[in-house]
Amino acid sequence: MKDSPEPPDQPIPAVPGLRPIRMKDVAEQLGLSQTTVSHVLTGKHARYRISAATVERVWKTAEKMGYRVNAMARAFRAQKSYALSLAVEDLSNPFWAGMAIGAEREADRHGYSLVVTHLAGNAGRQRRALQFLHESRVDGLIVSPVCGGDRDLVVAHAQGLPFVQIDRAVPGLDMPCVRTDHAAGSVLALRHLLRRKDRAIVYISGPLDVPTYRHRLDGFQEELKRSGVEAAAIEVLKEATAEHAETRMIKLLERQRRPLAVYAANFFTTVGALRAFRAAGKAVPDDVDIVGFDDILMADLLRYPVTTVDQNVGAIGREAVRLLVKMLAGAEVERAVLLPPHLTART
Amino acid sequence: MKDSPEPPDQPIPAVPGLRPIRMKDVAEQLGLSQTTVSHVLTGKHARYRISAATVERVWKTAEKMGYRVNAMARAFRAQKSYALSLAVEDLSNPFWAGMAIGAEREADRHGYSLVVTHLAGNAGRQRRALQFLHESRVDGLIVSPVCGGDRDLVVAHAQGLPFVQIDRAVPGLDMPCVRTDHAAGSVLALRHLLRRKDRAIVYISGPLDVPTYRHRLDGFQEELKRSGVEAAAIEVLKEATAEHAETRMIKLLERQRRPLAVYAANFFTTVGALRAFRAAGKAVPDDVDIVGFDDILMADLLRYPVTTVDQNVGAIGREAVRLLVKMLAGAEVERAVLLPPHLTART
DNA sequence: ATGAAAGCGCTAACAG
DNA sequence: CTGTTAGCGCTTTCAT
Repeated sequence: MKDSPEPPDQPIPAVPGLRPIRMKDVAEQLGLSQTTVSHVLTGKHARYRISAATVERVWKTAEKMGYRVNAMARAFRAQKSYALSLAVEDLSNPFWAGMAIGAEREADRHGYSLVVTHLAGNAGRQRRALQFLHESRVDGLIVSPVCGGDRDLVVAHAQGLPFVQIDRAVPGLDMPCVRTDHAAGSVLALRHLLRRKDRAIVYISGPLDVPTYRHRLDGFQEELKRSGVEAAAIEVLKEATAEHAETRMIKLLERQRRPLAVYAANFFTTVGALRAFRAAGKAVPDDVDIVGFDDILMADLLRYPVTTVDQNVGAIGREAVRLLVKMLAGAEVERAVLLPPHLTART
Repeated sequence: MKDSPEPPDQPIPAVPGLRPIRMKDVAEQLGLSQTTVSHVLTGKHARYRISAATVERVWKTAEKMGYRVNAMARAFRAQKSYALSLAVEDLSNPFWAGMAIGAEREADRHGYSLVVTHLAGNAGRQRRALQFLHESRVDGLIVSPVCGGDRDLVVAHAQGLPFVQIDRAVPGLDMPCVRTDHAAGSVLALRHLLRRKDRAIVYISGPLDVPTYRHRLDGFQEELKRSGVEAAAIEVLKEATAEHAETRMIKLLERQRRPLAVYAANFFTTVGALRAFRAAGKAVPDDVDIVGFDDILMADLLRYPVTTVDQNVGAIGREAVRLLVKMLAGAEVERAVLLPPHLTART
C-alpha cells in the first residue's frame, strides 16, 4: 500500500479525445501556425524568440486539449525510434532478468525504451532481433550471442548495424563486449576455499570451447599456481548440466577420503554437486565445502550453505546500454568492459 | 553448442549500405515507380495484377540491394507502432519474468514486439508506462496495477486508452483482468494438507485489503467448511514479509503440540515459515508440513521439501496479450480471465 | 499492368 | 516574433 516517490512527471490530463489531438488542432484553436506551436512545445521558444504570452497560451491550451506528441511521427521525422533492444539468453534466469532491469533503468535515463527479447539459445530468434534492428524498429541492440549465430552477427557488423555484446564475445568480431571478469571470480572462489588447509581442491564446470568456462578455469589455475597448491581434480564436463555434475561428483566423493573443497563454476553444476552431497549424506562444511558461480535465491534455506561468486548483473546491463548509446551518438567506445564479481560467503 | 531450429526467416543479406535502401532506390534501379515496388513488396501484386516478370525482378533486386522496410515509416503511415508494453511489478521475480516470456512469445505470434517495463511498486513508473501508450509509442499496455496508481488507470480508461490488467484488478474499473484463480489454489493446498489426519491446520499470509490474499483466504475457508475441518490458526499478517511470518510462526510452533500443517499463501511468508522451522529445529514432514504459493527454484535442495501451488505464469502473459490484441482489433473481450493453478507435491 | 499524387504528424530551414 | 514550405518513407486511392 505504499505510495511512490520518484518521477515528477507531467500529470496525465483528464481530457478524453477519441481522435488524438495533433499540434495542428492546438494551432487552429489558438489561431497560430502549427510551427509556432511546435517551437513552443519542443522547448525551443527561446531560440525563436516566441513572446512569453504566446508561450503561455500554447502551454495552457495544449494541456487543456490533452495534447500528446505522436511518438511515431516524431520517430519517423527524426529517423530514430528511441528504442533499444535487449536480447538475452533466458529471461527466467534471475541473472538475465537482473540485467534486463539494469538495462531498462539506464535506457530510460537516456530517453530510450527497451524491447526485451528472449533468445532461448535459438539462432533464429537472434536473427529476428537483428532484423528488428535492420528495419529500424530499434536504434541499437544488446545481445548475448547465441551459439550457432555468430555468422549473423559478423554480417550485421559488416552492414554497419550498431550493437554491443554481453556475456560472450563472438571470436574475431570487432564489436564491444560487456561481461564479468570470470577469471577474477575464480580467484575469489579459490581463496575462499583455501581458508581450510586440509581439503582436496576440486574444480568442476562446463566445456572449454565456451569462453565463459575457459576464463573461469584459466583464472582458477593461475591462482592455484600463485598459491602453490595442486588441485585434486579438474572436471571439465561435456555439458554443464546438473545431471552430469551430480554423476561425476558422486564418483569423486567415493574416491576421495579427504574432505572436498569444490568450486562448481556454474549454476547448474552447483546444483548437481549439491544433489551429490545429499545423495552421499555429506555435510557442509565438515565433509565438503562449496563455492558456486552466480547468486542463488534463498541460499540460506538450502540444506547446504553455498558461498557464491556473484556477478554484478545490473551493472552489466547498465554498461551495455551506456556503450550502445555512446556508439549511437557516433563516439568511439571501448572494445571490452570487464566488470568485477564479488563473493558472498555463506557458512 | 546446440544449433537451433524454428523460424525459417529470410536470410540477412550480406550487402552493406551506410544509408539504408529505400523503396525509391529499388524503383529507380529498375526504372519502375515506387508504387509498383510497394505493391510487390507488400505482397499485393495479385490485387494490382503486376506481371509475374516484374514481381520477380522486384524481389530479386530488392534482395540484392539489401532492402528492408523502414518500420518507422510504416508505423507512422499506419498509425500503429506494432509494439505492446508489458509493465510488471518485479522482473527479478521468476513469477513476473515467466509472464514476460509467455507474453513476448504471444506478442511475436501476432507481429507485435514487446516493451517490458519494471514498475517496482512505483506509481510514477506506471504513469510513464501510460504516457508511452498515450504517445503511441506502443499500441496497447498490459499492466499489473501498482498500489497508489489506481486513479491513473481509471483516467486512462476514460481517455479510451487500450490496456489489460494482470494479477490485480483495480476496483470498479471496467477493464479486463487476467489472473490466477487463487481460491482454487487454496483448495488444492488444503486438500494436500488434509492427507494427514492428525495435524493442526494453519493459514498464514498477507493483509486482506490486497485482493490476492483475500481470494486465497476465501478459497481456503470455503474448502475448510466443505471438509468440515477447523483451522487451528488463521494468521493474517499486516505485511507479507519473511520477517513477520517467521516471528509469528515461531510463536505458533511454541504454542501447538500437534504437528502443524501450514498453508503459507505467499512466497515470502513461505520463506519466513521455513526459517521458523529451522530455528525451532523442526523436521518436514514429521513435525511440520507446508504448502506454499508460487514455485520455488531448486525446491528439492531446500532443507525442507515444500509443496507449492504454482501459477501458470506463461499462460497469464499469453492470455493478456491475446485479449489486448483482440481489443485492439476492436472486438469485445472478456472482462476477466481466471487461470487454474496446479499443485507440485514434494515430499 | 503501372504510375502520379496525396498525406500520415512533426520539425527545421528560411522568409518576412 | 511568427508563418510558409518542404520533406522524412511508405501506402493507397485513383488515373491511365
